[in-house]
Amino acid sequence: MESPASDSREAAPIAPRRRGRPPRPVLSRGKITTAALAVVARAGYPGLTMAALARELKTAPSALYNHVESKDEVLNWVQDDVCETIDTSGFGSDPWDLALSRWAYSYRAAFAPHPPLIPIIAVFPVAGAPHTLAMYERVASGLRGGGWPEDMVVDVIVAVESFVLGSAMDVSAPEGIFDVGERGDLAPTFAAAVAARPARGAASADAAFGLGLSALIAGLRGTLAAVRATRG
Amino acid sequence: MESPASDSREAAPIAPRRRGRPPRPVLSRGKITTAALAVVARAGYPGLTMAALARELKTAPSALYNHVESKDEVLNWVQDDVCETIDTSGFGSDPWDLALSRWAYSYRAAFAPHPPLIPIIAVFPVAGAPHTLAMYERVASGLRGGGWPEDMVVDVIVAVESFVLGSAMDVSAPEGIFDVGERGDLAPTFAAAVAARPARGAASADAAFGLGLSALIAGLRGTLAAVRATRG
DNA sequence: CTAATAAACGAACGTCATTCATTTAGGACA
DNA sequence: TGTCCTAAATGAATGACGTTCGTTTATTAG
Repeated sequence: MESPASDSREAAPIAPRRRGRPPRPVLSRGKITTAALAVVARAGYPGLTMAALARELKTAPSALYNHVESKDEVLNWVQDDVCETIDTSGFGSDPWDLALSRWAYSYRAAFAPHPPLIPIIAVFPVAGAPHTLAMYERVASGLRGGGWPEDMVVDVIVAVESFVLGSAMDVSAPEGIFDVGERGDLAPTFAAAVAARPARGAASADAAFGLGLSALIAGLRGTLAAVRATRG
Repeated sequence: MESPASDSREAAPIAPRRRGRPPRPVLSRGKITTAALAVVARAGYPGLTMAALARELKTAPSALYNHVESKDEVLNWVQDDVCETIDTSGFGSDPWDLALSRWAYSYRAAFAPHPPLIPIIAVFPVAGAPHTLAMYERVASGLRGGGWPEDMVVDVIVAVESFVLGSAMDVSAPEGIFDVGERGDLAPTFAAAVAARPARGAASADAAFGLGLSALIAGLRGTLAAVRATRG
């Protein structure tokens, strides 16, 4: 039910007659997260099993369950860790639209190497992910400072984040994902458009992301202007 | 290696001295896909196991493997089936931006009930998904007809699709996903923004999607105007 | 009737995450 | 010092899975 390494609401209400060793955890959330990232770096996500994680930490798989609720919890920890690497430094110094753009690029770059985490972060409650929450706070502050009304801030964040996460999934797509096979005659316009694309591979995903993000943020600029004109 | 029900390159080069029954398949791609959707409707995606699918079809799990490469192939079939339900009727009649908006709404609505398929469609080659390919063809035609240059069509599609799929993931998020827990003091601006949101639950995901899609398409209108002005 | 073949069958197998009863070890208290 | 408490570690076992394999069944052409 509770994870001992990250629990702060155990303030011992009545003088606890506890004997025995004080908690000197050998395994902790931090160590497990780091080990999980090491396994992923070496063997990828298919290689991230509880057995492999235990091996990395030099314990038995079952020993992990003294410190972790489930494998899903490990993934949530990793996800929160990845969020810490996202650059939010633009907010507070740059204009909101520029900062938002930098944030989006950094966000996509952070999650592109971690496709299995993308559906997780999209759905995981922020209350359980402190670094993620801290990131949202910085973004929200930047948007408020840029003039966005309070009741629209979350929607703007969610919209941009949705685009970012959708785009991050694309990065791991195989090279010829849009190559029409033998049925080229069934989709001539699309096939021609695919052939006419200048970029190939990961660069083409980058191009689509750049195009979409520019458009999205330009559109948001217009939305903000309209809202401010209306509301005074 | 090949799935007998969807293979068209087996033209019997030399007169095949084949005796015995001609292929009268009892199980087919269509039946398996329908059964899979039935299982999903009844038991959700966790309930979609090869055993449950076989039970639905009144066979043994191992019998499925005479008609299906793997469970992943089943999921790809289901994904392609879901794509068939997406509305592309706006292209060809309405202006491109309106048609794109209708397509996006329908696309999100189609995949919102199928979260596990979202990472799949984002990455699966179109050559293996005929209905998906047909959809892209209609969208590409509509964009070309709307004046988009050939080499930008795919990027526009990918950008909108990324936003749609990212937003579709949000739909299945739990109700209070943005509720800051006990650590409200660490994220006061964000917490206030969350509290100021007018909508709750699924409606709030809808609001963010609407805001983002409007902005994205408005931005694309601007992009197209700029491109046409530049290129002549 | 016979041969050929797609399909079905059921009993495995291997890989997982997870559980459980038991043991280990180190500090707290007498 | 020695006893006791407790977190941590252990290793075997469990139960879902997806998937494979050797064999049998059913159907039809010759």
